[in-house]
Amino acid sequence: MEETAEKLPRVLQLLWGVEGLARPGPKPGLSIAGIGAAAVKIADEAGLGAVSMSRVAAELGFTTMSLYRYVSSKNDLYVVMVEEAFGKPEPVDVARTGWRERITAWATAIRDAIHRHPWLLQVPLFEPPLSPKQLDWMEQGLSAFEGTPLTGQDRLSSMVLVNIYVRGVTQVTMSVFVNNQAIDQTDQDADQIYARRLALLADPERFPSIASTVLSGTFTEDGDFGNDEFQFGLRTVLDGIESLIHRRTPTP
Amino acid sequence: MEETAEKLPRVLQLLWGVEGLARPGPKPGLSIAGIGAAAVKIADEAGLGAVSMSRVAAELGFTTMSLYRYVSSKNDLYVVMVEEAFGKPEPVDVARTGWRERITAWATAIRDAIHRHPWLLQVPLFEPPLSPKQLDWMEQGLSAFEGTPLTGQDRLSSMVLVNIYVRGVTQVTMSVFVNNQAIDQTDQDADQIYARRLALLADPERFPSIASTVLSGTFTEDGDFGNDEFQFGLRTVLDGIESLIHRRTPTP
DNA sequence: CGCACACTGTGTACGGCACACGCAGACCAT
DNA sequence: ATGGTCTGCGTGTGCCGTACACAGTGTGCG
Repeated sequence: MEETAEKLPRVLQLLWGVEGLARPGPKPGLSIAGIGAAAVKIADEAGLGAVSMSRVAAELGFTTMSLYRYVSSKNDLYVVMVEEAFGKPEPVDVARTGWRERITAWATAIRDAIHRHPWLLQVPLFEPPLSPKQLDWMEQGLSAFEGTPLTGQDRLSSMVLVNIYVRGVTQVTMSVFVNNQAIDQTDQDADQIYARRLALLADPERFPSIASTVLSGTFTEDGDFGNDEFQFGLRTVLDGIESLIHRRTPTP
Repeated sequence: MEETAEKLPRVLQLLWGVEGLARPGPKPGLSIAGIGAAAVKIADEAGLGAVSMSRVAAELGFTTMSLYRYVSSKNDLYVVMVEEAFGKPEPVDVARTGWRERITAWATAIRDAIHRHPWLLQVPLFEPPLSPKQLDWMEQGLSAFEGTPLTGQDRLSSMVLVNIYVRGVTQVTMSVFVNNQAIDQTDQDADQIYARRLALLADPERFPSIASTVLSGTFTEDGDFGNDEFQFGLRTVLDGIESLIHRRTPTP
């Protein structure tokens, strides 16, 4: 384990709870969890753009530089925020026997987390996750394919595919929140504006397909657009994975 | 058309070439295309993080504030950069009769553009595209489904799905470039480091699926990982769309 | 018991950033 | 010529991330 502590960046050490043991020097006045919670609170209230080192520190009643004892850069702060915002995934319902139900539940849970914290989609991340709760999510995603004939590589790719899909479609559907200020126009308004502008610009000669799509009202009509669209596209993705499963199933 | 000019933001007006007509005042010393090209050059050489208003202006031999006559914010600059970096899509090869071949070519072209300009994935965008060349891409994506029984909504969703997939998988595959500095370690090294750390942290009791995946060597082995993985996942996505097409096909 | 030292939070400072604002001059339609 | 309008420029503001030196604090070891 000491090898772990040696090589991992400090934030990961703290996130994995290596901080428990007694050490010389003053007792820490802050904690990773506290910093993460404060940053998440700020992002929830005022957008990711409002999250600055000084703002987070002020929220906690400390000075800016204190944070650097726990988080060595802004990027590290982002890691902590993601860890805090996603939280631990709900334990799997073992009664869901089918892989489709399991992975659907997983995908929906991710979407819900993003809906709770829209700024998650704007967080710039530069490496795959290694933090504990993120690994819990990964574990749950992979385990959804248990019982299928998919290989390890297949499962990883499929999980990534579903994750990619959820993030992407949520981003498109939510027509991303502006980060620096609250907007007075709703998402629907934004869609309307977009549809109108697209109608203006989509010259039927140069853009026949776009024009016909616009004319068909695809962009303007929306009922419970978000959820319907999500389920619809997810079904398409899962159908693709299902065909992969069939391909992997040995024919008797 | 004057209604167009009235309501559209300035950048879009310029991008659509409304700037042609004669107007009072001095001749503009800059152009949208020139600004975009300069910004793209900087991003290619030094990463997206190196793109600042002052840096772009310096590249052009002008002062920082001159840019704001053409681009009203940093976000607008991003729009111009994307427009420049993607360029116009190659004209469709009408000989590709099948929708699968057409959308595959489209997806591959997008991936190639991203490979040419990796920073494209880091560009924060807050609204769907309305710039001319981006609409060309959209047109081509939609037209790939001509001849299928898919509805307008279906085609839009399918195109978005493929686009999402390409962006997502490319991001994962390229284990995103660090933006502020050149890295001495290659992508493979980064993968190796990740695999080793994951092996350290993936306690088989808490993370059985991850552990078994790691042990199966999924993370460490990679041949021509990028392309294989891309084609593989794309096939899965297209299989899903194909099942949708079957569903839409009326049974005689 | 006391001491060295690792570790804590803090203050100051720096360079860079996006952008507001006001200005002087260039060019057009009249 | 002349008025209005648009160009590019210079100055200035507030914020950002973070490097660095410093003083206080508590622990484990001698």
